[in-house]
Amino acid sequence: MIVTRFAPSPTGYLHIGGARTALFCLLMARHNNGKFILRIEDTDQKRNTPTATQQVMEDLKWLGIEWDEGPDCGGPGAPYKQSERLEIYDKHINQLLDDGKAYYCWDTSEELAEMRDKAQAEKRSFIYPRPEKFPTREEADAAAAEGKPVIVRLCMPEGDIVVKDLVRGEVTFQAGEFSDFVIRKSDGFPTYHLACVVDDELMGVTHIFRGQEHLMNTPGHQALQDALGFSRPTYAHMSVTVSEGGGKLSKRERGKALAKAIKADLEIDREELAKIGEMSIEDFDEFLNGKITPDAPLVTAMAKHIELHLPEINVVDFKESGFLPEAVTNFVALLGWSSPDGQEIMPFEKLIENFDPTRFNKTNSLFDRKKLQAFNTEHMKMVDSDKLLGYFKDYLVLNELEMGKFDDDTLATLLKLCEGARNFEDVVNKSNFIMLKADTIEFDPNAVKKVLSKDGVAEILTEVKDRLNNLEAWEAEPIHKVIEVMCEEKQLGMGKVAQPIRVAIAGCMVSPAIDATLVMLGKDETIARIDHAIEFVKGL
RNA sequence: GCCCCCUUCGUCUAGUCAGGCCUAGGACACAGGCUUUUCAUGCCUGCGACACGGGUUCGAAUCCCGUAGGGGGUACCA
Repeated sequence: MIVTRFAPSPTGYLHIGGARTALFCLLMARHNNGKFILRIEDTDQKRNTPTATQQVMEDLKWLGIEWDEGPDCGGPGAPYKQSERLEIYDKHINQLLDDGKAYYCWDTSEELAEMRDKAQAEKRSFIYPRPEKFPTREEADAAAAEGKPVIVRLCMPEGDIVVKDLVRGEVTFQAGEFSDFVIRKSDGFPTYHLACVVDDELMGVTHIFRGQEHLMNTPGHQALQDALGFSRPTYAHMSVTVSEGGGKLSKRERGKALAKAIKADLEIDREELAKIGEMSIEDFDEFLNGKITPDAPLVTAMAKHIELHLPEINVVDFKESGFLPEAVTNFVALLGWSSPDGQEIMPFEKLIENFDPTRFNKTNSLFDRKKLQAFNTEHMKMVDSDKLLGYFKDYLVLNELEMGKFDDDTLATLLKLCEGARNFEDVVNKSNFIMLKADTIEFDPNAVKKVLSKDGVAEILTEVKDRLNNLEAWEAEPIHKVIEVMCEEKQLGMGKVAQPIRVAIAGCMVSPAIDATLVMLGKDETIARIDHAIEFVKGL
């Protein structure tokens, strides 16, 4: 059976690159009726953040990426948090030690740095000088008692190492390039390398899909597998998604964009913004100079305050921007991978059906938000209306929008009226008319200039109001008929009548179709708004 | 510095492993047009690429070598 795994370290929100890796692992498992495992790699105590695991799981679920085994649901390979598996790792490390395949050492970081500098000065790779005779356990214990940083290193083998990779073919690493690397840190925790290799074996992982940044680790992992008598999984080192400035898509991207915008705008009240970012004014300056980065939600809050649109990096950012998970997964799947049939827009099931691990490409890709928008537009039309309503409500709640107070029927109608919208942000913008009050509508200056200030608008509005007032059945068709008839009689284009109505009831030039909008508003509200607009026009 | 990977329209890519079917196909973006009561949607047209230099071959986007550019790694991070 094919078993894949996604193994994030809980250092913050799940970012889009991680989501892509997770997606491919899931696709591989589902396409082959295999198993997909979620494992938390929390062996670095300094970097872990307490809520990250929960957040990552939530983000994966939102995307529709569900695991068969994991920290929340357990499974035959439990536990699925590496910090809870320390004894297992120790057992394997001790075995390597006993077999003479690993050894203790306790160089200080200064000593190590010196050796590295020397290697670089001599224009060669740094190779840790393996001692002729390995220290005994007693000697290591004694050193530790003296406060020395005692660690364990694995003996790397002699010859060339070939990594067979689904994406890159056979990659050969020359003998003599390998340094004995650390498998247990001085705090007693295993390194990522050891924990990862042991867990993949014990959990029966058959296929490892990961970013190309791990390619250089693989010879070491293979050496570990050989030393421990493990089987060799199939590797695929995928291309990565890079940011527009070049380089890996990083979590700091949003902070950087925000700092840049703040620095560019001298009008901004920095003190107030620092308060929103929960920082002292000194820290705020540090932040602007790129020295520190506040937590993601604070960055978002500050950006919102100055009405800045930040590039989406974390999965939650996309959720907050009003994208559909189906669109995000579909789009991200097409970064570095292509469907055998050439199809691009696909529902999740089709992604699974079409998945083929031989169709990864080798080149890094840039994230194109505009194309995501196009995908989102398609998926808005594809998902069924109940599901869409659910997503819409989540979006409204997440953004704390007042529109969320409306009942399901109203929201569903709004969604229907806004068919063709690119994302939920568009839906909200277009639906703004429903949030207004007849006597407090403020008219968009641009709309005033282009529509309300034109000659004869007051007369047109008065006329159409009277005609609407006389209408018995307040439904789309008769309303449409009223406007149509009036246009014919007055020899006017539809726009000449419909646009003033639109501005009158929405305050701006954007709204859904006029007849449907009026139906939603109801007769009284419509008349009241038109009256208000007539007063306004007369006052111009 | 050292090691590894990559290079097709502005962007994502097909085609490269098995050289001719490629005067290089699609998608997004962009420009123009049509539809439309607004914004969108929808439809049509256009623009637009094999990084460079050498080979191999009857024939190269495809194979080989070199150059340049980009990315990654070089931790007691993962």
